[in-house]
Amino acid sequence: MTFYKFPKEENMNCPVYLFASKEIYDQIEKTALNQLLNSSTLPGIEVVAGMPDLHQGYGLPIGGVMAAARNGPISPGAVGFDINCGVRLLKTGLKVSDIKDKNIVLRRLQQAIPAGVGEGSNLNFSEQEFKEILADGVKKLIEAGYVSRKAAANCEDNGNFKEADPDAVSREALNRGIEQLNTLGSGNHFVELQEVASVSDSDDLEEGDLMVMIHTGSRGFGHQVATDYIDLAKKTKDKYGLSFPTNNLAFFPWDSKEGRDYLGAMGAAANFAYANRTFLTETVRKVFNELYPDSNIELFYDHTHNIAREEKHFVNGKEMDLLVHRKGATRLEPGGKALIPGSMGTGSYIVKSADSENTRLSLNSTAHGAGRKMSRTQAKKSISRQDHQRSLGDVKVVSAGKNILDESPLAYKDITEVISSLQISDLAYPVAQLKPVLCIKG
DNA sequence: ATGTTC
Repeated sequence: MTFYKFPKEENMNCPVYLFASKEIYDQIEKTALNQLLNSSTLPGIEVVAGMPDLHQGYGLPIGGVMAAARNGPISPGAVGFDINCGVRLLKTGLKVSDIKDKNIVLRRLQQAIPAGVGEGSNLNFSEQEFKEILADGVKKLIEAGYVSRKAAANCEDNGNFKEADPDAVSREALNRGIEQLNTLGSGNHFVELQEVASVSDSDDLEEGDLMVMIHTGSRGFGHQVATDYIDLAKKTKDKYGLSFPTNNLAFFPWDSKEGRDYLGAMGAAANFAYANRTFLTETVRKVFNELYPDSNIELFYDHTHNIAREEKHFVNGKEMDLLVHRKGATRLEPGGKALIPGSMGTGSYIVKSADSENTRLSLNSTAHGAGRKMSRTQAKKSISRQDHQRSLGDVKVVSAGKNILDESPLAYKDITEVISSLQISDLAYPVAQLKPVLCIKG
């Protein structure tokens, strides 16, 4: 078994664990590791862990888990800008062999899904209704008749983050968000058709099944919430007599008014993202129903990888109430399953949790994807269009963005090495592998 | 990630 432990030193509040193979560890930038170690110096932090897809982020690295004791820090920067960025997998009721013309599916999906930076929605909501969606997420979509009751099942939090408080959200965030439900966004966000390539231990999936994976989050809405509260945290620093190791890890006391407000606004963004992925599912359903009347779109699973939430865990034998920040890390309870998307053109995985000392040390967390190997700037500079095309193989990709070299598979770590890292560090193991068929990038 | 240097 391989994992790395960085013992608690005097400026740290806890040891830091990094769950990675040596091959993966050697690819992790020093800056990302330093960010992870740095997060353990915040007062009141009890647990810090890194996943094998660790890379540099804002404050807390992507792939980072940071948990605070009661009235310890709640840090908007540690959750990040894309609150409740997450991934969902849909069953289609079809086999890949049922798809006669991939280009038609690709074109119809591309027409139906608003994608790209600043792209607006084709749906309209009154402000009252939008705020109800922020308060109750998918529950509201069901009550309003937009989706069936089944939309909440297999969705983390049942698509309804309980602590959401739309009144803690700024006017600016409301204005940006109200036009962005049912949109994909940009960057690493995608809708991908996938084939179940192999199944070892996953009920109700068979080789050859056609699946749809959706990766997106809370768009400009979550971004604005994050911006607002990072600014507020810098301003309220003196009020609570705090000092930050870096401004990017600015935080509130969890039990302060501002801390509770952030959790409420973050929850509203979480519900926005659950609703966004749910609406996109309906858009995908519509396209499939038109092209393939026999199709039957069902939610297989949906979960977030950017969020903070209250959880109970044992730390050094003592049960504690913790505020667990996960950025680019997925909660995975023993016995549960998680989706781990690769980069475009490579495979994705469904993993099952191990039940081990390390799953406990990680606070039941797992990787969220392949993780970048290089920065976006570096990718655009060093990856040639030719090498990028070659790396895609025969996967059809269309993109809203002009230059997607920063999203090339070549810019990401090898997903198979990330998965094997999870295995050898005893966090999780793969139960199914999914291969891309075609991909709509944001 | 992001009305991508508000």
